[in-house]
Amino acid sequence: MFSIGAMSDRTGVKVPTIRYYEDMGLLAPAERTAGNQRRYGAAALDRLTFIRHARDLGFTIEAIAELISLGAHPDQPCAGASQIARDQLADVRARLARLQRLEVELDRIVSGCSGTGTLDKCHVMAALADHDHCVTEH
Amino acid sequence: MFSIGAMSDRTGVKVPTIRYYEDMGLLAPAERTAGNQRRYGAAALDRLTFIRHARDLGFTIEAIAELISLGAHPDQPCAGASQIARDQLADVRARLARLQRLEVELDRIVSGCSGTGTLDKCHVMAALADHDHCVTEH
DNA sequence: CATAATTCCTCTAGGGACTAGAGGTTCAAG
DNA sequence: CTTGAACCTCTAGTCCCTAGAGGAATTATG
Repeated sequence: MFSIGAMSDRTGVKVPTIRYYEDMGLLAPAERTAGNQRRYGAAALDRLTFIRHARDLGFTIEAIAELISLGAHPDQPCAGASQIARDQLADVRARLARLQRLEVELDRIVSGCSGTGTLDKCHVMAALADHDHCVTEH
Repeated sequence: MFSIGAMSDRTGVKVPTIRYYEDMGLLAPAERTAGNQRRYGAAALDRLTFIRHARDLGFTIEAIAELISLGAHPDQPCAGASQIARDQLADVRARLARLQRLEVELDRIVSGCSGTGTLDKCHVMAALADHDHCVTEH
C-alpha cells in the first residue's frame, strides 16, 4: 500500500493535486489508516498514471472522467474513447494553427524593432496599436 | 463620446471585459454621466484597441500594463517594449514546440485505433495508460 | 520508548482572464 | 411620457490546480 506521498513520487502528480482528483471523482476515495491517512493499492497507482499521462497530453478533467467511465466496461466498443482522442487532436491542431499565426506576427513585429530607438517611433508599439500592420487574422 | 457598448462594438471587446480592464488598471476610470454611466473619448478607444490587439497576440494583462506604462514616456528608449515582445515570442515558440510534440503523440495514438474493436484491446486506452508507448517527452 | 522530524489531514483562499447572472437604474427613441 | 434597450454594481463561477494555516499521525533516530 502506498501513502499519498509515495503515489506522488511515483507519478509526479503533486500531493494536493491527488486529493483534488479524488474530489473531482477521477480517483475513488482511498482507503484510510486508523489515523485517517490515505492508502492506495496498485490499481489506484495505475489509474493515477493514466490520469497524469492524459493530462500531459492536454485532455481535460472531464474528458478523462469520461475515458475512465468508458474503461469500466472493457467489453464495449471503443468508438467513444477513440472519438474523445480525436476531438483532443483536433483541439490541439486548432491551437497549433493559431499559435503559428501568432508566431508569424510576433516575429514580424520583433524583427522590425532594433530596440535602440525611442518609444514614440517604436515599431512594437505601432504594430500593437494598429491591427492593419498585421498579415494574418488572429 | 462613446458609451461602453459603443466601445465594445468598435473593438470587439465585450462590455464586462472593458469594465474588468478598468478594474485591472489597463484603462483609466472613465468619465461618467450624471447618471453614472461611462463615457469614453478617442484616446480610450485607441487604448482599448491596443489592448485588444495585444491580448489577441497572447500578451498577458501584466505585460500589457507594462507596455502601457512604458508608452507614457515616448521619449524613452524602446528597449523595454522590444524585450517584452521578444519574451512573448519566446513564450509562443515554447508553447508551439510543446503542442507539436503533443500533436505527434496524439496522431500516433488516434491512428493506431480503428474505433471498431472493444475497449479492452483499445489502442487509445493502452497508449494513455503507458507513457512508454510514446515517442517524445511531454 | 521518548522525542523529533516528516508526512499527512482538512479547510480556505488565490490566480488569470474573463463570463454569467441578479437586481436595479438610466438613457434614447417615438 | 412611456417603453425597452443599455447601463450600473456586486457576487459567484469557470479551469486546474497551488499555497498556506493549524493541527494530527506516522516514521526515524537516539
